[in-house]
Amino acid sequence: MEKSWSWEQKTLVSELIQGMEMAKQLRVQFSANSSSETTETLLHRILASYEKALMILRWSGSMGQTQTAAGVTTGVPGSPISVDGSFGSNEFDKGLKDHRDLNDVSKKRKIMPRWTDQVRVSSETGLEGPHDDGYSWRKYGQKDILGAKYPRSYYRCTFRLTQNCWATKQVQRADEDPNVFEITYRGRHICSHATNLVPAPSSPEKQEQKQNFNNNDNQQDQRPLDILGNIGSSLRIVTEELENKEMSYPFSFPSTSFGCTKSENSNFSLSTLDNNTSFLGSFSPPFLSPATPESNFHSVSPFQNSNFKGAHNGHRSESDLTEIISANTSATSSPILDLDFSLDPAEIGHFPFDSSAFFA
DNA sequence: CGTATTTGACCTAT
DNA sequence: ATAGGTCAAATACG
Repeated sequence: MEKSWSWEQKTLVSELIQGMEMAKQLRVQFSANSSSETTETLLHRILASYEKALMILRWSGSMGQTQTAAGVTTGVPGSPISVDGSFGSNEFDKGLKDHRDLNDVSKKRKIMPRWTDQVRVSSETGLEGPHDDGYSWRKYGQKDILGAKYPRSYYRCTFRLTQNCWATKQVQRADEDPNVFEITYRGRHICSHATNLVPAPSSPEKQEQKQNFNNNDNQQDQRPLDILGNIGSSLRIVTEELENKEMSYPFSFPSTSFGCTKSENSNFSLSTLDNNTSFLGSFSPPFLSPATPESNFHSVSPFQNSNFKGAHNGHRSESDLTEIISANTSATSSPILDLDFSLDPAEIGHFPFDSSAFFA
């Protein structure tokens, strides 16, 4: 894994992680007391900085080998990045071959970027915290997968219809380690959920409680920032869509308002890294903040789990964990990788980013 | 009553 | 033919 990591790098990473952990704890305390928002914002920034630092390290330090930063809690042992390259390129070749996609759906499907990340939840606490990607998902299916112990659930963006947002994700519980969930995202969000959801002005708690209560799916919550902060243990990301870029991207996107996507990145204003962030920008959480990026920062207060299965075993029992988790993760995992295709055709052509790093 | 989830049927790609 | 993915009617939820 981290074979190519130097001792210093490892140390650096663990230091960063330590710092991050502490900040997280701090944050938990603060959010509990719902003290000044500035504090919270600060904490957010701190965390974000750590996050970025780690990212940089990971990507620059170990270019070739994706993920698994020494410490971000080596959750998944040897599991070879699930998504098992089984699909990947094939999908494309195909896509290229046929033009017959006369219906948007399949068209989109083929083009949609896809990446996977694995999230581990602590077995003890039940759930380690609501990782949430800030989007609201709606479950539209579940399927038993051949050879897989647990079923896979399918989610799509709640605003698919209203905003033509075709992002979807599927949650699959790992066979070996039930605590690990593999979440595969597909497509980018083009929805500006920020507008649809209550901007979570002063008391985000409400929403959370609600969510807590029925531990069910996150109807509406948006806390794009939590990401690393809450991910209990491991989070690994695998991107596979890159090839797409090389392929025929330009005109693939559906008509609608794709242009707006760009704002996502431009809004990113966490730490002050700027120069080297050209590519980092693409890692920033999916900010869709319309005009007030700030407002997004406060919505914190993670750890809302508490009484998951404990007080809630009314009906549906065991398989719940999965549900709960998937549900939870549904609002949870974070597509930290936020590749932007929908920028300028020009950019796409040149590949300004270190996309090469991903391929390796 | 409106919205989200469940779940078997249906569709598509391999 | 089959596994994976999606639809949609029936339900559940709040």
